[in-house]
Amino acid sequence: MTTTTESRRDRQRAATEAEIKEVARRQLVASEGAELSLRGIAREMGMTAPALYRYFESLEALTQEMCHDFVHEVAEAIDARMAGAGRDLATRVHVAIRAFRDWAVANPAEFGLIFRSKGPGPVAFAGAEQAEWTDDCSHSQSFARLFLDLFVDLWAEQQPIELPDEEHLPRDVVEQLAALRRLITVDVPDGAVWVFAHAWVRLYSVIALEALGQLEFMFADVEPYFEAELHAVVHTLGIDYVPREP
Amino acid sequence: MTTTTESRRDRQRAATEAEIKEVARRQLVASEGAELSLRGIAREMGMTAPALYRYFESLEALTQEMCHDFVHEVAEAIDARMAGAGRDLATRVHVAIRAFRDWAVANPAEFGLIFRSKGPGPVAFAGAEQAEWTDDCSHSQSFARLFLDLFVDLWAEQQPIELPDEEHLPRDVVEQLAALRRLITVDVPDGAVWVFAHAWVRLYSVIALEALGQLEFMFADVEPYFEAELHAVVHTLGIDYVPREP
DNA sequence: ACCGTTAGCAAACACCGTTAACGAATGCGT
DNA sequence: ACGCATTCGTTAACGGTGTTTGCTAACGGT
Repeated sequence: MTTTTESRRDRQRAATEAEIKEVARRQLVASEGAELSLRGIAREMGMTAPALYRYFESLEALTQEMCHDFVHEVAEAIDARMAGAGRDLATRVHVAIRAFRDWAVANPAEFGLIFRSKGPGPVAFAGAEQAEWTDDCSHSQSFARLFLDLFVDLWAEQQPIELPDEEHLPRDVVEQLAALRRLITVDVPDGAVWVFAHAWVRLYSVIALEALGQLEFMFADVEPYFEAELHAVVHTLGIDYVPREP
Repeated sequence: MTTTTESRRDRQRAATEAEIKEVARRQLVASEGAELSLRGIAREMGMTAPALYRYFESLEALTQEMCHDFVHEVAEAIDARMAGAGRDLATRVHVAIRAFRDWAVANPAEFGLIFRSKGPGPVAFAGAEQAEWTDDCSHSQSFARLFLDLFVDLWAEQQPIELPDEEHLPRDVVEQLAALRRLITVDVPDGAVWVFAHAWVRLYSVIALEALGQLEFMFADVEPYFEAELHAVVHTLGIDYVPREP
């Protein structure tokens, strides 16, 4: 990658481009719920709206890029926490999923934007080039991909998961997952994919509902419930529950 | 309630009011995702936008009423299926939750509107008059309320649920639920509230994610997964799994 | 038949995303 | 150092939105 001598113009351009995103994000979290406005962003920056089109093709493109950045930020937040975690498999699983929830709960507006927006299609799932559904797929797969990679790493490292008996697997579900596994490139048995998918949906759905404010009416603080659910879920992975530290 | 002699005007007014809602709903499901437009509704009705203000205070008020109607529709859909179900407790639980999911999956746009919109506050949970959070609460509680009532009925009818040992309950969660139980009026032990809340969140979160299209990238057909989850959840209620009929 | 209530309309306001034409500043090549 | 081309920001405008205001015409109860 030849870093083509960053000219002064390029630096300034990148700077304002970043500033646009910053202002957009601030307005996003400020006007909780209302969708962000291109004119509003320009106003706060002391510019006019059409100027922003020098940096982004459209408002849709801007939000798409923001979503991309947010997913990246989530991944980095998880990596940061994982770096501090030890080598113990169970602990790493707990740390990763808690890092994800922490980010989602701390940035509900950003999470909502990601959740609502249409994702980049199944492209995110590695080199799958299915012509049928190339686009308009949710961004939730980006998160799933994040943890699938983590899961595969853990699987390669050691296989602690005691898979359920072949007879106890829900066949029709496993078949769909097997088809998905064939699309992407992941080398684990079908039973493991099922166990992972089940665990992931159980945890992700709670996190999503919490971040979207759909559990407030039940729990003033959702964390205890989430920890209870985490406790139950990690058990299905054959992993012992690890309480939170602080 | 003295049904004040429905004058001709009142009837016509109610008719157009209903027509507005119908057109609004049609446009809602047609323009999947995009929020419905007051002017668009008026256009399709051969009217001008300001005319609609004779019937609804604002667009927000219209959507609120639509959400209210949808929740009512869901309740009726469940009741209709429940009428056909027998007296068996396990079967009734399965029928009710499947009726709910069927509606949500069959009407994703309507479900999305409900999910996004802010609900009527904790008022829906009976005579709770908490000044602190009188408003801006999610509409998910309406659904929860639906099934809580059903759960209480089932509990009054017979208590088949084998509650977990007092020691195994997540105390901090149960405390919050106990506080909630004190707000509303429901006469069941704390352990039962926990079991119900846990089961409800597990099922509702899957239904919500599916209706919002966040599971499409994993499952072309989510039903098998949902049935697998239902299988696991009813087990926590001490109820045997009842396969679907058709 | 009267007269008040009511339903619908047109105009207008303030906002939005987006496009087009234009001017100024900047950086690059010679 | 000059000239030119690219870039960045502007203003003006188009079509869209929710909402308010004032008006007219029709309708209905007395």
